[in-house]
Amino acid sequence: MQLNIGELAERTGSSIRSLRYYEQKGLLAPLRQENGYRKYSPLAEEQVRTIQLYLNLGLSTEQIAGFLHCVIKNKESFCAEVLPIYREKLQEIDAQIKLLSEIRQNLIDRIDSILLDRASG
Amino acid sequence: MQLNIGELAERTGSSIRSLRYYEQKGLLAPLRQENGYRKYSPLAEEQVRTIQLYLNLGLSTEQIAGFLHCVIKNKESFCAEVLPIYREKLQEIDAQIKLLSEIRQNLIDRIDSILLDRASG
DNA sequence: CTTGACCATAACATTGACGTTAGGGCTTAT
DNA sequence: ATAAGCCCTAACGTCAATGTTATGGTCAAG
Repeated sequence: MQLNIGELAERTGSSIRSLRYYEQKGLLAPLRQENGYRKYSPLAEEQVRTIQLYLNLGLSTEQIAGFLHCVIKNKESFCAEVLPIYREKLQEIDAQIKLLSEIRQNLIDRIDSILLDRASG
Repeated sequence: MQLNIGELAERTGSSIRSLRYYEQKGLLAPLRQENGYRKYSPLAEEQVRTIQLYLNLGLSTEQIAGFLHCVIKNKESFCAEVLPIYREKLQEIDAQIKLLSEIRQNLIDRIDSILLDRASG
């Protein structure tokens, strides 16, 4: 019923290393057996999936740590910390997309220029 | 007429540290004075600007090193190594933009979901 | 009791273009 | 000769989420 770290890793697809890292960053807090082994409750599985979801949104473990305790017990909309972080991240993403788009256009222009130059020069 | 590293840094806007780094990566090859100081020809200024241009396109110093010797002596379109690198980079950029756009849409959806949930829940 | 599969902590390695000491020499003006 | 300002090399620090040893306990099965 309780899970060892290897079992949790297998079920979630996160590496053992990652699970230990999440713990170090305050995202997980497994109990310990007498022999020192980490012991995860069955709820930990969903919790790891939640962590993965936020990581995939580009949030840092530090940001996630800021509201994870809330969202695992409530609806996300209940947790006031989430929305500002989403909006902040959205702005970051927009800035990155803008920068990449400019570089992209520069690359396209230069590629075209090379091709034209070769065709006519 | 010849430039010390500090003067070149000033004229190009690159830091002294960067100029030494470019040299280490094979992008610059200044001569040395008797006292060991680097001595840059006036041409180095344009060369650094060229390096900056490629770095701003997102190319690595290693990629730049692969064709810089050619482009500083010829038209870019003459250098066969450039076009494939541009195309490779363009694909990378497109992939990044795609990924960021997906994350962006996820964020927007989640933000909307929170707002709706708060309004109606 | 030993092998093998599991667990633990600690700590270095990765990525890349730099920033930042640390320690020290050359030069020019005062 | 001393201060100020330039230069040098060497090498650690940055950012973040892991991967990868290294070293060593734990436990179940043969």
